[in-house]
Amino acid sequence: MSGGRQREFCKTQALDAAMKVFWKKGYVGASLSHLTEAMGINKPSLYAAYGDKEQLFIEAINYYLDIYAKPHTSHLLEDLPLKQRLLNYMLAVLDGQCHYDRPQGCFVSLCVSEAESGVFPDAAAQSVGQAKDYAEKLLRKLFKQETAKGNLDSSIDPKSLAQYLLIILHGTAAMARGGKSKRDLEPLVKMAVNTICNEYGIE
Amino acid sequence: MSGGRQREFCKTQALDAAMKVFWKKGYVGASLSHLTEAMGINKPSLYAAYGDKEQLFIEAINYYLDIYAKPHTSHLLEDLPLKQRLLNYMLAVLDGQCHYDRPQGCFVSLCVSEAESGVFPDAAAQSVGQAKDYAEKLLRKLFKQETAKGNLDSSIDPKSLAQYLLIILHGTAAMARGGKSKRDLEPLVKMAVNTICNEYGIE
DNA sequence: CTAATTATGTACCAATCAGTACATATTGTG
DNA sequence: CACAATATGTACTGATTGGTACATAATTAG
Repeated sequence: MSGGRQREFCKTQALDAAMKVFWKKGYVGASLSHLTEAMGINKPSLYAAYGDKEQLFIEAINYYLDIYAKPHTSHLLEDLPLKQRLLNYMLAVLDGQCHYDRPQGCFVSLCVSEAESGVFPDAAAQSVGQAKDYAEKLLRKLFKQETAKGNLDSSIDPKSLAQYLLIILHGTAAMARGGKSKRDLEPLVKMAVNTICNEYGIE
Repeated sequence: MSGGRQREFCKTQALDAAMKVFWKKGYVGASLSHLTEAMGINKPSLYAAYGDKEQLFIEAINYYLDIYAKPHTSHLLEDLPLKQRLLNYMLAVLDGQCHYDRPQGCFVSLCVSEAESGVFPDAAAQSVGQAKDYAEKLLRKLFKQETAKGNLDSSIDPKSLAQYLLIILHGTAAMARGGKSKRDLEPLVKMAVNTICNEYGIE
């Protein structure tokens, strides 16, 4: 392969900036002007590197999952009682929702809401759908395994428990987006995990 | 005052249609073409009757509060045990989030998220801010009164309890927006109310 | 060196956005 | 009836949208 002029920006760094614009402004609210300004490049460079706005968005949501969401799941697999692992996971997600130097709330939660508005092109909507399912599938799988290990009573429905935790996380995401601080929300998350674990006999 | 040609549409009915377009598509996603088509009028009629897009939005959010949100609060004042009143209120709100012939989720919750994106004009952002505070203030006031009546232990912080319930409601709103059914969510809301009431000794 | 290849920057495109001018139609008042 | 006042429909405005043509700059292969 022959050479050519070298790219003058870091593709990952620019993607991080683009993702934060989408996170802050949504898909329709993020204009190419906003994106290129935040990424520090101009439009032809963007189109050459990523394709178009939709493909950039898809890369952005995958990048968010890999860098900002999936790392939290490591808390679920540590060598600790299930209750403690759940609490650590929930608090880690909450911390990400309330981080001072990032848009507040959860990017996926916002995308799901916007996807329902019908403004997304097909491929983008499909990516959002996959991202939406990620956490629920992960938690359901975990709870099935914990049931097999005897850490969870077999009368407990993994699906219900997973959805219950997701209600809490989507709820804190919305509250954080609306301006509530981590200081406000943290004790409420602890309370939620405590009560549900007591109810279900999770130790 | 002298007469003039009569308006050929019902202002409230058109406002209801406009509000549902905003609810479905968001403020930026709702173009004047979408709005006028759903309202069954054309642009000059819209501008003559409501002012501009921003004022129409402000009327829409107030209309939503009056017609779709505030009626639920009557459940909080009935002659029933506090626990039962809270449950009835939460289930009524959930029902509104999952209604088949309306956009799913909570309009206010969506507006709060979009407001944080900075795309709202000033007056619209201010209206959203007021709508956001409505439920929390209402619940805090209720819990203070219930404490005075002896239905709530004085060690319980009204603010925390109100925010806890709001986390649940914003959470179910996001889940409903993402496609979860009332059948899925209802038992989880019941569980949430049950556990928090047990924890706080609310009967 | 030259040629091929890739990136950048300017300047543009058609489509859509929110909003409006103006002619026409309809009403109440005198 | 005539006149003032309000509503409607068409056709437009300037600005912004996502996207691109094209000239220029930088790099590697030969």
